[in-house]
Amino acid sequence: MDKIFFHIDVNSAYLSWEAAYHLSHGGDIDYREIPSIVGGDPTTRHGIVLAKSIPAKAYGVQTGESLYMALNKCPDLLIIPAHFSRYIKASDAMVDLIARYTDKIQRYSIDEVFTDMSIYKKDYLKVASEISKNIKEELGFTVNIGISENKLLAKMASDFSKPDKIHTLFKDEIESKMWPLDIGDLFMVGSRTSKKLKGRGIKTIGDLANMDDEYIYTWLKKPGLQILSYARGEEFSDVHIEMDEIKSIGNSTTTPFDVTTMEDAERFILGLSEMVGFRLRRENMCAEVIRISIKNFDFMKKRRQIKLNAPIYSTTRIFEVAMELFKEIWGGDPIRKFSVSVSDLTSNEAVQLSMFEETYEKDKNFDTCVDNIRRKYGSKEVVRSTFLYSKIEPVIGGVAEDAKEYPMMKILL
DNA sequence: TCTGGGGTCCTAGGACCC
DNA sequence: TCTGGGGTCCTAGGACCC
Repeated sequence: MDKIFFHIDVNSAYLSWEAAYHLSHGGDIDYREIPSIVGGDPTTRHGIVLAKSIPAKAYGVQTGESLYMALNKCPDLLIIPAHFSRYIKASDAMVDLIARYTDKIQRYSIDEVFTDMSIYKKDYLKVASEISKNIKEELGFTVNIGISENKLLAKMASDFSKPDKIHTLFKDEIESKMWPLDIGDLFMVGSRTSKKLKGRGIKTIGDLANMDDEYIYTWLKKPGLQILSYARGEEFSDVHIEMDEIKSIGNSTTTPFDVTTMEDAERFILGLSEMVGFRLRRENMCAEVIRISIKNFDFMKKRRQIKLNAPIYSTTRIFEVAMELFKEIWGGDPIRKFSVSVSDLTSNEAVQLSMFEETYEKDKNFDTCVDNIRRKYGSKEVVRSTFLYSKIEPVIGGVAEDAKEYPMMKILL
């Protein structure tokens, strides 16, 4: 056996972190032991289940479904509002703890990490239980640890039975432990692909593993070959310690009411552009592609993007381009969600040199000034006048102000 | 009171060039 | 007056992840 990887996954992350926080602040009930969820606020149309306790799961409550449906299944459900800055702290604390054992850590998402534990060839099980015990005792929440010789199998293993468990899934265990599982349990097989595969009789991971490569490629192209090798347990990537470059930055919001006027649409798009621009400048990046997406009252999606001749980074420019695109796609139907994002990012140093135009210079100084104030005193301190008498937030988007930008995940592990 | 927000990657089709 | 094919860039849309 060449290498050993761990995949460490927080059990019901947001809910566990709320429970740990509550208990450590004098609370007397453990949310994990009653039917409870972390969820959004339905009055602003953010009402979905973000995380659920195991007792809530027993009622059939599912992550991603509306609170309305969840409450139908379990009327006594306790609903806890989300506090993202707490989750970032909890996640950081967990990574610090794991760093006692290795510096080969890849943060895969807020509640998952991969580690290369090849140095613990002899006693990986002991190390795993030590990490799991330390997290429980010091931080107050539990994790699942999956162990294997590649990251894919480690990730599949951590998903077996929960909570607070350690599982191995080495190559010689694939046939017995992974192949009998439902095809939908395989990494990268979502609901659409699962349905497609089952339509042709491929019901388990083992069924897929034994299919013919040509047949799968002709049918499902590149993603098909990807899941085929996953089904066979083939995956070769290393833990990447260094952060990958960011490919895009975007913010979106579901509006508290259906938007029907150009004035309100403008405010939402400006608020989102403010956050996107702020994050872009914080990374010292600029963008060549600007995109707007909207979802209307009956959930139809539309999007439009444009590649510019020159990269930009000012809020005003992002907003102007986004508005042009918006006007091209909006037919006047009521809107419930806006999103503004930028991609084709490059370092802004080269651009600054070529920036001789006066408006750019002005925009830059203005943005820098506003960014500094917002970083120091918060995003509410400087507000464009258009927001003064509206109920719309002047800066819209969910990335915490002090958070570092780090890429969340890749298709390939 | 029904349905979030942050991402990455892939494909298909059209435009354009040689 | 036609016909062709490869390569690249761009956009829209969709699938998946947490």
